[in-house]
Amino acid sequence: MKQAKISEAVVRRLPLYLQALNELLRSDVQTVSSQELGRKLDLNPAQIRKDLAYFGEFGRKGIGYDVSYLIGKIRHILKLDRNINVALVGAGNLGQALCNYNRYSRDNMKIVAVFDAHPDKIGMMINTMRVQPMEELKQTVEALQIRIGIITVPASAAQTVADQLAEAGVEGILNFAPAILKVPPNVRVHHADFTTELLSLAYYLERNAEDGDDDDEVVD
Amino acid sequence: MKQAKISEAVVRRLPLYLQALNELLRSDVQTVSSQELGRKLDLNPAQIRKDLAYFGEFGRKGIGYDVSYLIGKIRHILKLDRNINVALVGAGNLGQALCNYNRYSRDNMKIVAVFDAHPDKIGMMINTMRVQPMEELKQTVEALQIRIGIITVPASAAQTVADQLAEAGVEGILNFAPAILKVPPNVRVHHADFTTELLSLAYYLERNAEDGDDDDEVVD
DNA sequence: TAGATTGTTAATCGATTAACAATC
DNA sequence: TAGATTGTTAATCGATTAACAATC
Repeated sequence: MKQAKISEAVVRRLPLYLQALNELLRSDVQTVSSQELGRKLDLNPAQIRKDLAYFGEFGRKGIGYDVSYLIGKIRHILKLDRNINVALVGAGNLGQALCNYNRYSRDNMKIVAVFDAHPDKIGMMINTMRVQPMEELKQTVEALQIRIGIITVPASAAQTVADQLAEAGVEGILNFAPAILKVPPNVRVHHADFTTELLSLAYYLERNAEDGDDDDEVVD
Repeated sequence: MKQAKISEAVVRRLPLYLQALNELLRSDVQTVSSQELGRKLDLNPAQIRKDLAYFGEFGRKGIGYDVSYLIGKIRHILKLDRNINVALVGAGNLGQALCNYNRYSRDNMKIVAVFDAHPDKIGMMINTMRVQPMEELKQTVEALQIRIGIITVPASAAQTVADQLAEAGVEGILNFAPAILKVPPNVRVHHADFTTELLSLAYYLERNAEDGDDDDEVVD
């Protein structure tokens, strides 16, 4: 019974821990307490300890956590101790930026193939990759053992691409398009559309002074 | 007492509702029930009704919600019924992609200025915008009444840029850099670093067969 | 040893879901 | 009217935080 009932909230914090720990490693810090880590990440220390304890006993009482040891453990938990090949579909501005970015490569994730449906994109070079037509998706996914697909096409095309990726056999999809995707239960979708974050940010702006209506007032 | 105690989870769903409603509007659908909306968004209908009820009575019993009326209401709640000017800092690949994207412009949000610290970027044209040096940030924010800043610089520079944006007077920051920012309490930061989503996606991949150790087993 | 910090249980808090009277 | 669906209260569920014994 492997990794039963670990909540998504916990899993989503693990990359954050990794990020902070890598920073500490670069500063040659050997050991860190849940309190220090909590201060860095704006999280409750008890929560950090509890999260980690789901997976094992990684710390030492009275001491804290060994930074590089914990990095290794979290990388293992997230399955980042193996190379994971990624395909990107949609060679537009955003897609190209993500290919060039490739910061996650140090985490063993790498975009190894790029696809686009548009004839004028096909054949174009991004880094060392040639933009391939959608017809080559399935065979490439199999040949390169690609396990994750990134979608950077317009919302109107996102569902079709998701279907093609699922059919090609990827296990996970990172979706940048503002669309809710329907996929088979064996495929997991994570949403990366930042317009949600941008629009919800507007909610917290001050209303301008001249706009004094009370439509959205809440009395309790 | 305006908009007291509305939880972040609720606010974050509002842009999703907007997205689905806009789709319905394009399909000339007049009216929608919480059930239909829930099906489209994979959400519980009761949750949708409850979310909306925080802000007013927008539906009609036995009928549902008028699509374009509800769009107007949510846009008002999110303060998207006024133009909101945005500045972007970091004219790299990602920054350029976001400037060109500008899909959110139909939501009255618009990137109106681009900044970069690097001399070889300054003066470059993105769409109709000239990349400006950081020295011009404050005066431009004031002149154009910019209220939100987008950070697309490397993690190492993110905190400095956040300080400069806060000092220039923005009310909100959308941060794409993998870094936790410390800002004054009057500034709100939303996180848009997709590496978190990508790395947590790896957790849900199948372990390869040959990798049979039980380190992260959970017994309960 | 005394001080610090973990792992873990119990308490609290908040968010989601179910249920249903009101009503179109 | 009968059927549908809202707004809202109550019940449930889950996640966060506090507290503390164990121990380095």
